Amino acid sequence: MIELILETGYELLRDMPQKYTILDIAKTAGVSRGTVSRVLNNHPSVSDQTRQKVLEVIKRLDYSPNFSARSLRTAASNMVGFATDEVITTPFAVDIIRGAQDTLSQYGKVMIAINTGYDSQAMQKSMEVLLERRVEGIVYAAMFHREIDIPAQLVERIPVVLANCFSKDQLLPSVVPDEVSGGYNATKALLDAGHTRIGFINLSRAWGEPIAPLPASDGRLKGYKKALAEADVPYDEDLLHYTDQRPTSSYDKTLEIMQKDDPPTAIFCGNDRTAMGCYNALMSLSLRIPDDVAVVGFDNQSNLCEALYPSLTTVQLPHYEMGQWAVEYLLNHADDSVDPPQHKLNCPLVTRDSV
Amino acid sequence: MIELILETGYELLRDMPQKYTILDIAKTAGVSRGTVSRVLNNHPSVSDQTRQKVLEVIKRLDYSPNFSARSLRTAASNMVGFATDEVITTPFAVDIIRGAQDTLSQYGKVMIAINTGYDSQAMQKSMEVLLERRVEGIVYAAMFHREIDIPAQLVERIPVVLANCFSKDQLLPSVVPDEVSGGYNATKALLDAGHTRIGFINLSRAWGEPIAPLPASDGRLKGYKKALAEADVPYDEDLLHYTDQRPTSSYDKTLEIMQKDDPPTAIFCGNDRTAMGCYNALMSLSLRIPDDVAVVGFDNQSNLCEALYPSLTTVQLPHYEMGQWAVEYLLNHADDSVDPPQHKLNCPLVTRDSV
DNA sequence: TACCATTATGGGATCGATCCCATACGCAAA
DNA sequence: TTTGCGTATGGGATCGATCCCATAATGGTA
Repeated sequence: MIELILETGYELLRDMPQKYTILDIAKTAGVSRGTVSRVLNNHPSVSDQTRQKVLEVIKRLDYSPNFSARSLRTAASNMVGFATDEVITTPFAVDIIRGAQDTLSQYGKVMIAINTGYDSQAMQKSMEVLLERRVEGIVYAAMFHREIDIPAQLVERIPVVLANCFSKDQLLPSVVPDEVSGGYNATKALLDAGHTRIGFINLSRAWGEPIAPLPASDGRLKGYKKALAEADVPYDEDLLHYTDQRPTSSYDKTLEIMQKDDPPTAIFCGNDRTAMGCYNALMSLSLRIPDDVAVVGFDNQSNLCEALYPSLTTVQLPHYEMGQWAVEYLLNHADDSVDPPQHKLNCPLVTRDSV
Repeated sequence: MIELILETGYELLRDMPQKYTILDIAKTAGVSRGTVSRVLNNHPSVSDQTRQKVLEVIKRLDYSPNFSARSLRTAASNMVGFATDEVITTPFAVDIIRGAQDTLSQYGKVMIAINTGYDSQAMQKSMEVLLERRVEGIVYAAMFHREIDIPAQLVERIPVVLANCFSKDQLLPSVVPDEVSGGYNATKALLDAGHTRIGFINLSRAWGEPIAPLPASDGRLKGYKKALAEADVPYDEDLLHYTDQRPTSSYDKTLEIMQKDDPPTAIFCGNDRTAMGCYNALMSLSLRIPDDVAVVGFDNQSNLCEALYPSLTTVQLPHYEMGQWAVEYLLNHADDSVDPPQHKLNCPLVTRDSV
């Protein structure tokens, strides 16, 4: 049978879904199934001669073991589910996926990616798919930092780690950006550059539909205040504004903020898009960046920051690192019976030319 | 492959609490395994009474069938591999993933996502992982439109469809953006608005490392010329410029192009980033958009286009649709013994306020 | 009532690997 | 030579589902 297949070329081979089995290899090499299995799994008690013979046959026949058969017996799926909602506000949030994927492949495991969609029924269905496949756990990632609701039923059945989001009562391990550190780092960079009047155009709570607290907004403000306090610079409420996501909003706010008495010499923007509107407004006022007014953004959307002139100093969200952390925790500590950690990752400053 | 196998340790035993089996369900419901299997697979010849009884037990015990066991017998993995290189120039290219994923879930299948990395050895290894898992096929997606090289050895063993890229001799089915249509649509929009002097700041061939032909650049130029020809507007080589990806490059080129005799009244930019530099240059010349000079971009990077003022009219790359097409073709036509199609998808205009 | 077609159900064989017990072999010590 | 022990190998049992044949139950018709 083996000879037949070899002679007829790959056209036929491709039609045969299962190709060769361990038995084909065993027969061809003149050994038993058990021996081939031992070679495959690097078991010590196989003679070098036999091992070489088997490996040679494996290579020659392009044999690759059937994963389903193996995992049926060993109950090791070597798969992790990666679920996301579909809401993409920051396209760079996909770095979470990359971080998770790279870490998984270090462990020789793979990721099954699914979208949960919006309604919890579709989510339930997606999760069933993952359970059926006996994934070792699930990483649930949100596309922006927020609170989410995972069905309790699911959590009882399989380890779940949250990335860029957290659950209501902090019952699940989660990793999120340390927004406070981000706000602090941005503000401190401006303080260090000698600024003491620092405007802050923060993100609005009204981000599309109403979401209870917006951790990004609250955290960054906290960091802003903390940096000011440390530098003994008084907090001035007049310097704080909120924008919604309409394009002209931050433009208008910047004009407003600059036309007051004692205008700021620096502006910290809640995200890079906001900073872009800010740039336009400053330009229309014939103010130079950073000579007249320094600007710092948030998000580090590289397609935007680097395209601006001068390029935008901003704060980086640790998307890649969140993906890494979530997988590491899932694989190594999912069974720990401790309070689920709520891990926060620093948001470092990315220095460019706007400060 | 052999290296890969050797690396998998022997003691990969992980005790996963293997919930219930089909036999548990059968016993609890007082029926046989076969009957439970029939219920699970919606087989008609099961009495309503029995079916209800079994379903009730399944629900009560939170039973979910073991996928490995099923696919061992049926040889249907219901999985498709999705491989990408890591080079992300346009973050929105992830829409390819979404398109593929959504289509797969319509078929009740899932995606295994992997990064191939840069070197072909790492790629080979990734592919082995997919083969071992008996995926039905592989979608290989590039993050920008280009030619790629898939190992012949792989292609012989499993169906492969390319998205946003193509193979040297067009031996593999592929789906790519119709760059010509994009260039045409952009230029035509400007012609329709009454412009006859249309500058074109095209993408440079020198995109980081040297890549043979840059389909985006060549195609868009072709579309530009085609639209001009159709409108009987002579092609003027003075209006064509190339930028590299340095931030200030398109700024400088715009100044250069506008300071010539008989400057253009409209500029078509090779991508949205280029358009952004163009905006800045026009603003510094005190020219209003679109009143003095109209601008069209390319890519439709929404975080950028909508943040610009006025918002940028641009051309959309059909990322989502490429993902859809690739999966559809893979599932329905992979075995067709015809010349592998090289499918091109239209790049539609997205109208905003800059024309 | 006898007969046949259809529906409903049970259970053995099977998929391709691993696990593990039994056994053959080689070699050193008694 | 015999005994003993570790190494190398073979092959039956097993994982959890599906497939399929055999058989029981049901219902309609002659």
